[in-house]
Amino acid sequence: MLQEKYAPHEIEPKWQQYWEENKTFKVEINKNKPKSYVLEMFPYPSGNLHMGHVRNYSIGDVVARFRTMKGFNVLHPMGWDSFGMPAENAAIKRGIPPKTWTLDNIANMTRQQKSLGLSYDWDREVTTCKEDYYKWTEWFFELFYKRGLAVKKESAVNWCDTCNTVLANEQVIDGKCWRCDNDVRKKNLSQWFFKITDYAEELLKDLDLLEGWPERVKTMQRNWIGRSEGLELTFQIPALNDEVVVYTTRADTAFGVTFMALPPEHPLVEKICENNPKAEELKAFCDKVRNQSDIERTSSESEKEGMYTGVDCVNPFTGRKVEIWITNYVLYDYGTGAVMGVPTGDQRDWMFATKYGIDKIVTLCPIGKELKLEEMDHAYEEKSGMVVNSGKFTGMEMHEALKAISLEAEKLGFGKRTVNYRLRDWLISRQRYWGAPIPVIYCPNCGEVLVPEEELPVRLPEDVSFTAGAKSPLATSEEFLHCKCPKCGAPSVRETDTMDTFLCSSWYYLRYTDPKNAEKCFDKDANMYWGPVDQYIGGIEHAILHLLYSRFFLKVLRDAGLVDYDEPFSNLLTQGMVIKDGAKMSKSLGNVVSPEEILEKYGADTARLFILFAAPPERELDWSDTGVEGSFRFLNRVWRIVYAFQSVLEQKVTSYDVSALSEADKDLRRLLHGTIKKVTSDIDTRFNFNTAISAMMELVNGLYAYEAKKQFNAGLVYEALSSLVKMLAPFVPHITEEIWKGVFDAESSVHDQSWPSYDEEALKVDNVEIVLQVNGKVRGRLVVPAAATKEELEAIALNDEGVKNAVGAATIRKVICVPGRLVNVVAK
RNA sequence: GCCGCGGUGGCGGAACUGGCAGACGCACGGGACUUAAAAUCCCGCGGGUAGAGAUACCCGUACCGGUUCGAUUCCGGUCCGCGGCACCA
Repeated sequence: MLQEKYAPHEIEPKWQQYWEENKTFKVEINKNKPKSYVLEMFPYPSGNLHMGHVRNYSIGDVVARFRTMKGFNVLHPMGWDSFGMPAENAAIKRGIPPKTWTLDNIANMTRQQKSLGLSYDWDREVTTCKEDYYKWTEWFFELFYKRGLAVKKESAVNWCDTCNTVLANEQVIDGKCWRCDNDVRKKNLSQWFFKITDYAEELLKDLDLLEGWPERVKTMQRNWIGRSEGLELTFQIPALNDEVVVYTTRADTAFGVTFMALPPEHPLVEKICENNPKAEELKAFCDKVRNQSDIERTSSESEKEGMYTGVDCVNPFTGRKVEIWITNYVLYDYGTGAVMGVPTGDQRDWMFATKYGIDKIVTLCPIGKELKLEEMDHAYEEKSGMVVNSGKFTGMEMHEALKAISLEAEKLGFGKRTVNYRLRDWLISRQRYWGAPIPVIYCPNCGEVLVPEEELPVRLPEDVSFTAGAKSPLATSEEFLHCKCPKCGAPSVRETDTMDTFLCSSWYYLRYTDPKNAEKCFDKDANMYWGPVDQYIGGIEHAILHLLYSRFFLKVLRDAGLVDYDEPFSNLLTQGMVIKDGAKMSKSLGNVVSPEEILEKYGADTARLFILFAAPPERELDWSDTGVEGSFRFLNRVWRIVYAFQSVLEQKVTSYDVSALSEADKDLRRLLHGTIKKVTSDIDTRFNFNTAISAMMELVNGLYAYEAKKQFNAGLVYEALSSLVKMLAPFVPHITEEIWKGVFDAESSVHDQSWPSYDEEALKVDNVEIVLQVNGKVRGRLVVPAAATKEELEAIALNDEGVKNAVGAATIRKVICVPGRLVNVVAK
């Protein structure tokens, strides 16, 4: 029995408790069923869920529940990306230990998630800041180390003064820190890196395997990896009895080189300054450039500056003198860190050469046209052209010349074709406390030594100071810092940096497949059953960061024999942001709608329904308070139509004779089966939940119209309403459970039912309305038998008064008939 | 600058393979029920012209052009908005 009014606040907590007690969503390996792994990006426990989370989880929950009803064994887990700066900042600001702050937030957010009625298997929850998890994060560090993929090296790294730590390249956005938005500067430090560049080629190539990923994300990753093919070319420096190597993608312009551009950091600079009359001046210039910020140096708008060193090198092709300049615009960590200057072939070089009066030589012309230097006012940068002034290559088309010149350079021993990437190695050490410790010990005798596996995890100490400036907080714990060398026993010190949190999140999806394993990171068989993730859902902001790191991680684990597939996430859905009044929800704009206030007012089902109905998942979602009201109204309509039919449903008539249906019955049956077909494909193949919901709204409207006629077929009513409730179940799990148990079957759960199927026969109609067009314009409508042939349609159309009038005196040239749709009469 | 995505009523959006543009919902207007309100139900709702009227015709998916019997959909160009990368040699 259903009560008269829909009361979400009574039914929602009741069923949440019921599902939890009955472990309705617990899953185990079952090799008799096809598996599906549905995953939403796990959250950072900031304290409260926001609407973006609600959207993320609502999408994932529909997919997971739908697949379960379709007969899949669905893994749908949740966890916490719980290491990171905010916890530490809270500790500094308010004196709460990071652990306490984090665990309190997790408790609160778990409560909020549970109030949304999400179908997670909570027994698989993982929390990256807990020892049973970070033990394996440390273990993976050792795995990478043993495979030569974790190395400590000195280099100029990104440093954030506010966060007091280094950052990976991916975490510097427009020259600013991704967390605190403050300027990032370069600092020379010895840091730990993961050699992601070793996998650059495969990370690029395998993007082609990811057919289920949005093109946009793949493009971003391709750009980030930034592969280019080129030539390394060696120039002799006779005065120093040394040489300099450049990297170029434009070997076709090699005969036009007139200067060499070096950054102050280039190793040759020191040698050039030795015994150089201009040494003082040069050193001053180098210092000046070094003091420029990254943005000043790397922005394409900033002024290019340089200073001639007085030292020259020699163009290996021509023997021509090439001036060596120190400049502020060459990137010292790309290619070979030195660039050949071809003023006529590159606009930057043109401007530089013009400014400083350096020679220019024309070596490339448009096809069929000679370029004269005195008539040029900018470099020739077109994508086609003919090579001139280039010895035996003169007259060649530029692409042909590029190849020929490269081969010649290799043949003569001063060139080597190479591939370069923009991708840099992943800097993974952080001078912060709240992260997984790097399990390394420094011994005066043995150097770098890994902490033995059986001693893992290296635990985070609690007697630390968070305000030690540039020093890692871990270094302030004497007990943590000092230890004995595992190899020789000599007094040693521990590494005091912790690992980037993106490392923790690069493997969490693997741990869900075997979350409680104390012996191993995860069992290979369990992982082979569940992995890879079939559907991953999250924000676009991770397009490069998390999604690139995870792909890299998995490939290393595959090479180590821990997994047996190549890519972690087969399909990716990137959800759009939730906005309000045209802007991202933010405290400063005062347009934040908190999930809790919506749950309080309408309940979880309404919130979930609205968020899925308002826009397709990939697009931005404009929050509308009146729209939410509309979703609530719809659920009330669902409730009332079931209530109205309750006495019919109680008869438990579950079948009917198709041949005995009235016209109204047939219409309803056709609507029902059409709806099942549409909802199924909208969820399954398109993720268009908004149109799936609108189709169910139309079905409900149809049921109201049917009810108004007061002539019911009990079996059909039963089929229609039970199917409706089942189709709504993934979207609004509470109201449907209440209705299911109250009206259909008190003994089972709607979430254990199988997804309704449709009968193609039921979709067929006897008569269809077709459109009559004359010259493509609608001139009438007509109801005709669905089976009418083209010839019959043509005859009917030409006899139609409206068509006759529209044609008038014109001659009929052609008649186009599309059965079931339209007839178009072409007349002139 | 390069790459990617997008532009449809007052609003969110629909039209899936080229075939009735605006499904579904919101907002708004009118009506029914009610002593009244809420809730609910019914009708209307892109713009224009003509008509008292049901209705008829014209225009309309950012803009210009093309292909086609027929274009929101395909092709070429332009404009605008959003996102990513950006001195990568």
